[in-house]
Amino acid sequence: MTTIREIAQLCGVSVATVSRVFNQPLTVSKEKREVVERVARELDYRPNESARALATKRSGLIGLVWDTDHRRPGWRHPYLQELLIGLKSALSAHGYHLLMLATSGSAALRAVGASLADPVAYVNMTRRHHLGGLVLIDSGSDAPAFAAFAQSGLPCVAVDVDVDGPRATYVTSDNVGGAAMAVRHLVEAGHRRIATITGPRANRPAADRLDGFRAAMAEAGLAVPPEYVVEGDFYRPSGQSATRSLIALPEPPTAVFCAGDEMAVGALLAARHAGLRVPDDLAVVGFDDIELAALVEPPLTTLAQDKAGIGVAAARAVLTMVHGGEKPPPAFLPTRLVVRSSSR
Amino acid sequence: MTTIREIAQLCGVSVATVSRVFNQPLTVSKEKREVVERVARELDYRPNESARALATKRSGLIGLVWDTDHRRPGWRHPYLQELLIGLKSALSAHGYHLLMLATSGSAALRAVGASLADPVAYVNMTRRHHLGGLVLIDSGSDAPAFAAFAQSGLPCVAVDVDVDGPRATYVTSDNVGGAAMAVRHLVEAGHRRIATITGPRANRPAADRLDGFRAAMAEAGLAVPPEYVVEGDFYRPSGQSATRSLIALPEPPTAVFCAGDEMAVGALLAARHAGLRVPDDLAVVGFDDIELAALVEPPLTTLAQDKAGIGVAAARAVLTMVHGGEKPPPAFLPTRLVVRSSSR
DNA sequence: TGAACGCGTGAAACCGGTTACAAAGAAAGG
DNA sequence: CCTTTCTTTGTAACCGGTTTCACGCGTTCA
Repeated sequence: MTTIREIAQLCGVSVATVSRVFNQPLTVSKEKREVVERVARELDYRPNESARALATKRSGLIGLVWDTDHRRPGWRHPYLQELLIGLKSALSAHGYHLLMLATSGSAALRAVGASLADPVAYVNMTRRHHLGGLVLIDSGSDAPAFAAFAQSGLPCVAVDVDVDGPRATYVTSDNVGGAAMAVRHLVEAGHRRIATITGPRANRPAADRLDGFRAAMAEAGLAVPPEYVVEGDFYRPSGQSATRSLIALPEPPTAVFCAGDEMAVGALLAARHAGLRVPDDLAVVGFDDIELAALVEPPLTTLAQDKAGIGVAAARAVLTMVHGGEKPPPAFLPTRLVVRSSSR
Repeated sequence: MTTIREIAQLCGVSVATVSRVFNQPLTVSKEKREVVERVARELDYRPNESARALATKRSGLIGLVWDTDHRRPGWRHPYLQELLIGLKSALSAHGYHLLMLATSGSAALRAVGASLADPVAYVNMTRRHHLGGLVLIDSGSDAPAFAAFAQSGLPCVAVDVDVDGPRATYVTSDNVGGAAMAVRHLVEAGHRRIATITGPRANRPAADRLDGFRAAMAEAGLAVPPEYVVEGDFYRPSGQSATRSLIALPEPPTAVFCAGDEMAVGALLAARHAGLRVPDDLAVVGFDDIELAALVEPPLTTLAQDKAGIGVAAARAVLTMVHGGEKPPPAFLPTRLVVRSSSR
């Protein structure tokens, strides 16, 4: 490995000059700079990041916290891959790498007496590795842990979880606007009796989608009887049973907006079992645009999230703080209505 | 941040002793060891990983190479999430972290004149960050780049790509055995005219699945006319069009084994469009057991891969080499036949 | 009793960068 | 022409660990 000292010697300059060439090129005279650059290229010089991190206390690494929540074993992130793509490419563009932090079972963590899935353990890793900040990915339901991160004072950005702290913010879709779009779409199609199946109340996106639903209904001058709002849990069975109960109402809705595509698929199944035609007897709109949405019968009208965009926004937010900027306000990325055959 | 020197001073010992307490505890007398450990705990000491990496030239980080191949924009890894879970947890168990390396557009890479998606750039990052080794995830079709990694001499383990090199090996499913299982299942269900839709010939798992298919057909004494073997590309449309052409044959097959679930879903669509009932008119078996497989109509019979297990095996293999062990032979993890309604 | 050995320990060099500070030289101002 | 200021450069300390080497001491063996 070529070092800065070898280059210095070969060029007949000091190590400080060589270092400056790479960090503050303008403070070095043109001649010396060019010599150093040429020699560095010839020797295939690569700065040692460990040494650099040691000296500057900055590592160019952003931590990724993504624990699979043991309380919800079957949980899968609905768009992890796209999220990572966006996150990684935006970080790359600024020369940062993404470090997936070790968690449960880590010998290193055990050695320092850290308990599993412990925010403290992560914060430690952050210190140990000079991480600039953290990106937190929703792993089902560990909001309390996330709050602990947010309070830790180091830059962190959560995805789809509502956190706040001195240097903590979050990124999610414009759930309010998306839900409102769904309602307007249904209203334009002539529906008047529109119900909704929500996600868990404690979940921020779920709550926002309900707010958007209510707002758009009010705007359209439509009433929302309490029995038209049923709480689900984002999983399919809850959508199916909720729809069953909606259908059984004395005055059943003609359309249902589901806060998640999985639940919407459940709604389609319930409708089919009840002998209802979709969309003629019951229109269904979902949220997320998961892969399945286009494949079910009938294909599902839904709100597509800008999945990679959310990753990019998270990267931007964390980098802003890492670079000393103000904590950015929460970002709400626009959603897009994808009209398929389950509504009209 | 507490440092080793502060602890040394407080304990009245040298920094060397403190360092030894954490690295070779047995070489330090019991009394001093306990004092140091107690003080370290009280001061909440955390070793500085940058300093440690600088001194030892080892970082406790494993690089993850996962480029979205620009030549195949829509490409999605069929089981990235589970793979990462397995990978991460196995690495964590040994105190290692996973570093997702920056790629295209990286300012840091541009600064050293590296071209995008360049194996050389990754190898540089490996040197710069003192990475122990690399895990390569198939990103569609960049086998040539993977070969370059494999030749670089640093420990690397590829997932689902057939590489070889001084310290390079790979992990994949038992594709031969899985395909054979699929065939035997169809034969037992009474099928005699069985076709297959393969993946790209250059792809190792695709080739193995074809081999397994052929072997099991021969074993069952069944002929495989050339027109019963159609090459696809793992994407859904290719499965759809391949199935269309199979259906149009003078003597169409009664069952089709698809080398990937996405293509199998395409097969289902083609069958539906042709008015064929699945499985009565055409049985379909896929491979991968992606999430979608259980959700399509009819649910897909497929070969489930041990997705997390593949991640674990990859982690084990790379750690073996990192710790100076022999290059492990390629690992072929068993698959499991999941019988659903698309075959019988 | 003296040589050989092993153990525990500390001093100091080292890993490869960054940066505060001082100094030398060049340019600008009076 | 002398002083002041700016630019460029080098020296050396520093970041926080690890590790080599030598030394002192207590055992063991001949």
